[in-house]
Amino acid sequence: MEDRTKHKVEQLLKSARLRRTKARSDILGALLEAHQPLTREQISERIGACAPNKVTIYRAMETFVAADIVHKAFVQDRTWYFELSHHCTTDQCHPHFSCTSCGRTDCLHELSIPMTADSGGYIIQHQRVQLEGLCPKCSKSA
Amino acid sequence: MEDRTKHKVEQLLKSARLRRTKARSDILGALLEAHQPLTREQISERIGACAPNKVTIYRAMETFVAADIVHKAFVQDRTWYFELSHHCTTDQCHPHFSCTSCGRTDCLHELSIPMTADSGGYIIQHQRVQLEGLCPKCSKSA
DNA sequence: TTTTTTCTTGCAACTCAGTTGCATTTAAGT
DNA sequence: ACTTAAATGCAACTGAGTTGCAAGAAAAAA
Ligand SMILES: [Zn+2]
Ligand SMILES: [Zn+2]
Ligand SMILES: [Zn+2]
Ligand SMILES: [Zn+2]
Repeated sequence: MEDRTKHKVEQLLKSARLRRTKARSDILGALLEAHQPLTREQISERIGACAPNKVTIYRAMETFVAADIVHKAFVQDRTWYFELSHHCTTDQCHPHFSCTSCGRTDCLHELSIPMTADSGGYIIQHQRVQLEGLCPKCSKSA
Repeated sequence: MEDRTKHKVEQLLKSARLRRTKARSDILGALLEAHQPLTREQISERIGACAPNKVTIYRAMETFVAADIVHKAFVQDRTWYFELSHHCTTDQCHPHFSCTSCGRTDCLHELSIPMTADSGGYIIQHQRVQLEGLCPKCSKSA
């Protein structure tokens, strides 16, 4: 893990008032350096041989989500993808696009969806937008 | 199952060129009369004692989704909710709102989300919008 | 620093929605 | 009625995520 990453991780944990442990640092480090949403298993793989137990990772994610430093971004094949929430506000997250051809999923940070459903009395606290179709690469080669 | 429902079910299967079987009719009937997304288990409950095997229901849903007469609306607690797709076009579906207080999920048929992501070369074939927050009832009593 | 308290971790066993293989039944075309 | 391709039921399986509990590690107190 790079020094810059290490520093950011420390800051994240400190500002969230969470205990600094090796497991949590490694997990946040993996997410920081990935620059994309990861499954629990992908987190393990990125940390490598000394990765924490899967239960520990799931419980860490739960803690991080409660502290609002991690989002459950989307579900694919019954498994959750997690990502750092530093690119979203609490209620306004970015859409995720999954390519039906090559299978990869991109974060569309630049695309924002206007949310105005309070008309009917609904109070939106969080939005999750999942888009499916062809990514730029696959739509060109088609 | 009401006569009207029976008739609609027959039409749905015929227009999709699918074999008319008791299992499929019962499943579509349940979805038609529910007027809301249902899980596999809820479908079984609504059909009752003589409901088809759960495997049959899952396989029927797969067939219906391929034939585009049913949508996988959203996931909640790792289980899929299915609904008839007669209120959506293929690429433009309606958002679903889950109340974090009372737990119920509503279809927001009237709310449409403008989708203009093709800017970056993405071709959107389907959208799934999940909203979370307080429903009208819960936001009033809060 | 040492002690005490509180939170975190690992392990094993479990849960449960959804899937797979295969034998049997049923719808539809002849 | 006969044939064929598709649909169904059952049992066994899969795999992401959870739970209980004992052991270990941070932070707080002494
Ligand atoms: Zn692609
Ligand atoms: Zn993202
Ligand atoms: Zn509510
Ligand atoms: Zn709906």
